[in-house]
Amino acid sequence: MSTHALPRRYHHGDLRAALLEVAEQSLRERGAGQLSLRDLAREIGVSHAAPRRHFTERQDLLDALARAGFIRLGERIDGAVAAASGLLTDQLHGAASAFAHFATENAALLELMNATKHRGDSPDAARASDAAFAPIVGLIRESQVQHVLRAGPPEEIGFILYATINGIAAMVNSGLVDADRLEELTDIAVDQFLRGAAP
Amino acid sequence: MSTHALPRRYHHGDLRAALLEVAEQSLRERGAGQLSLRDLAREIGVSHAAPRRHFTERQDLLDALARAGFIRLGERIDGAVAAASGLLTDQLHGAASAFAHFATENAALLELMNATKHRGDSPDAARASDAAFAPIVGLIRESQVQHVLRAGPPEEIGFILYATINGIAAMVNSGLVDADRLEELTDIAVDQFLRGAAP
DNA sequence: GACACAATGTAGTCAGTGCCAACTATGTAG
DNA sequence: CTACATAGTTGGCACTGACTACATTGTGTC
Repeated sequence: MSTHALPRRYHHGDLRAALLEVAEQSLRERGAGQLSLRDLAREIGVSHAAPRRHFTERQDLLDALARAGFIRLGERIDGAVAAASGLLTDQLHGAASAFAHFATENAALLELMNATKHRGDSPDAARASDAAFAPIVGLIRESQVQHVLRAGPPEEIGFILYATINGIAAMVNSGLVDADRLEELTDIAVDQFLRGAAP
Repeated sequence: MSTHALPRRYHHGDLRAALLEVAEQSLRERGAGQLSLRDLAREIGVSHAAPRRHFTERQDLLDALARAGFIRLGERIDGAVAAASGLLTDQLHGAASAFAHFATENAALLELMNATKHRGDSPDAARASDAAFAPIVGLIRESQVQHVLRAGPPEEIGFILYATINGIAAMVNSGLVDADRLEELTDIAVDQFLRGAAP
């Protein structure tokens, strides 16, 4: 019942979740390259081979982190949209800003999310990213209905907005742009997007 | 004189360049994560510690690769601009297309270029990326003179275009978008950019 | 309830890696 | 010619991911 009352039990209880949690912290602190399965195991207090039961390869853990990242990102965007005013332009600005901040606050995670060439053909894994795309595509669609944006495949238009914010965040993360210009650049990009994709 | 005539010399001649060359190939074939200094040394035929004379840490090699990547990218963009018609819009389309193709043909390299949080404070290293930015910013500036684009800091406007193409390429590389849609998306993005940043 | 069996964790091993230190061979400046 | 800087070599250490064989625990079935 209690998660860490007894100092040792043979079965951890939920090692998989514990691994993901500790891995996320390690990812944030030292990057994906420095993340070591043995290190995670030590930190949790299990043997060095225990993680293998849940993630056959190191990359499996990284993939799981990336998938979780997409889901968290989607929630964050949803939240920002919900918190914005009824104006679609406000909602788009809010969504973009939320994405940008998530991406810079979780730089190593974003790198992972961008790197994950979906290995394996599992259909869900390939489309974990949909969790993050969906709210944006939804906004685009709504904007088209209200004639704020031009007609056309909403996924396509959404890709471009997503790519733009993703790119700005990547440039901030790599140090090519000062971090304190993130908000400004994001806003300009969204404004330009709205003008460029206007009906 | 000849680069590999004699089977063995104590001094390789230009081990640094040889390392970069072989590393680039390894990067392309197996990604940065799988790149091993000892492996490169073996392939070249020197001892496992020889690379250390030229790259103190593994990351130094990766940084050098990224820097070289920015320079090659800049040349490629320059070439595309030169090959385009006199129309600025053609040149911008050409530059974007060249960037997009470079980025997808050199996926692992792009990842490196985006990841390189410029460690160290060497001023040149921080601005190797300028080699790639300069031609784009130049185009923006010229477009402003000819009233194809709105006034404003050209670097800022250039950032957004760069980020957009970078983002599209990243999404193609990660498999979120089909590779055969690269050209199409790039063109749409540039057209939207031109409309969005019009005077 | 007992008992098979799957799930989960442990211990030990192996090849491979990055980094380091001590030593050696080669180029070069005086 | 000789001192010294440069470039490469050998050996070693701590660490890692992956693998195998084994031990413990939970669970479903008769």
